[in-house]
Amino acid sequence: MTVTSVHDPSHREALWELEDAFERGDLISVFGRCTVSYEGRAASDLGAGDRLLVLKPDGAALVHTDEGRQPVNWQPPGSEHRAAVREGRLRVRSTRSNPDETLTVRFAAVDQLSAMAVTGGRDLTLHGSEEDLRTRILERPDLVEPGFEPRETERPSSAGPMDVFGVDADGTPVVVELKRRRVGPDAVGQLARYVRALREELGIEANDGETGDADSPEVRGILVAPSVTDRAAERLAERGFDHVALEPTPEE
Amino acid sequence: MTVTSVHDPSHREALWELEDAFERGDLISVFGRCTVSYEGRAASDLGAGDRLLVLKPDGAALVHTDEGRQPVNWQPPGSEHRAAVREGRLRVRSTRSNPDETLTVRFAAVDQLSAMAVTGGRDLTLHGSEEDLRTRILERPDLVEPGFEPRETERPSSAGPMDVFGVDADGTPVVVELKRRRVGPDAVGQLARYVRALREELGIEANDGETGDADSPEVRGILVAPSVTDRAAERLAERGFDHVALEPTPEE
DNA sequence: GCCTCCATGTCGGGT
DNA sequence: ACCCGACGTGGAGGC
Repeated sequence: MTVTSVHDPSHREALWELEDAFERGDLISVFGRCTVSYEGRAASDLGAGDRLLVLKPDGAALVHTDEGRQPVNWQPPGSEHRAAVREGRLRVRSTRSNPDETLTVRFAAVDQLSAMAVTGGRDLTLHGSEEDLRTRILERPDLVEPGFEPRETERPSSAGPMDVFGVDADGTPVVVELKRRRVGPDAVGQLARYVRALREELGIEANDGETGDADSPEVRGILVAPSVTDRAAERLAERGFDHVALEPTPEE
Repeated sequence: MTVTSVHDPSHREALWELEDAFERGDLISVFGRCTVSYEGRAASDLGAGDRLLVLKPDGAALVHTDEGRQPVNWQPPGSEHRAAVREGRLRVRSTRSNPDETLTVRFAAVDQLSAMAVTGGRDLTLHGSEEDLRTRILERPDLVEPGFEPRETERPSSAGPMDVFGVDADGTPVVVELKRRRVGPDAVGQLARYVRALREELGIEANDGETGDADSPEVRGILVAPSVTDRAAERLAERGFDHVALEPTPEE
């Protein structure tokens, strides 16, 4: 692995290094005082300040300040980077189409430019996702409730694929919606759409707990999540749905 | 503005520079071959590879590969960075509590380390957000429909604050939901929650287009967005809601 | 601190 | 290409 690095380059030197780095497909880091403007899905302007510009060979561009996890400005992967010296300043511009978007960074001064060819190690293993939660439930259906029997995952419906479809101890159809973390009312709405779709499909009268009788729904809805907000709990109760408190991975 | 920069430092040199940079409150960029592990809300491991580590004085840590807008691993602002040499390798660890999370980056080799004190220019101006759309509608309510009269923004309800509340030409209450871009079914669900909440509040019979009569709802719902997906359009029709095609900023 | 919702969300998978 | 939903979503604002 080789790193190219220049300190306090002139704009023209910086331009050369950038163009070489683009050519090599390097991952690039630029420190300097700059202004940033963006035009595309929205539009923004950012006054002069010291920032870190990261340029990736896949077309991604990130402008970072000293604060925040998020870049203050950026361009998604698939964009094309170009550099030029305009009006005595280094201008880096990243553009893409569909949608048409342009990010322009104008440097008053470049303090440090580094570029590195990066290789290997894209194999991230992640544990604790919603898929882990699904796996956990399929292996131990009793964690949902005794007698629960999963029949299908990603079962299609007119409202989209439901996470887990199954039957309870009484043989009543059950739609299970999985969330890896504490959830709000939106998840209940999602579950409700699946239940409604399944009721329609099975020719069962709608029964949403408001106009009908919530005590004997012919299709049950269960929300599996570590916890739910108060408002979500209300909506679960309205609809006659159940909540099962479960983490994506067993507590250690 | 001063930049500190070292090329191919030993682990111990890198450690000194890092600790100085932490002390100064610098924005730091480190190129090198490393492994990354995370434990907290979830858990992940990433094998050896060349990456860019960004450390911010506010506690944010970002590990970037050559691809993607998102860091492959990260730590949110508010974390604490520490560095050490362990087993002959530079180890950078960023931790926070609530929730307890730890990000550990172990460098087999550091190729380039730069640090800069950054100042100024946090004044980002953004146009084209949902707020712009709201402003646009409040200034020209006829863009929603002739005779529409906004009464309140962020009007509270049991389902949360609705974007715009008003009345139409007939004096019928209207809930307006704003979206800055093309929307799917989730936005319709959100609108439906507000409309339902308002109907309950006003003591009007629920009328969701399935069990009742969608032709004369006593509370109307209007979704203002540039466009809607087919499924969203279906759900709008089911509920008896309207869609108004409008961009957050006027077409140029 | 919890809750709610916006975001230039990003990203991956399906059709 | 669009649609859809998950994400260690992040971030702001209210209570």
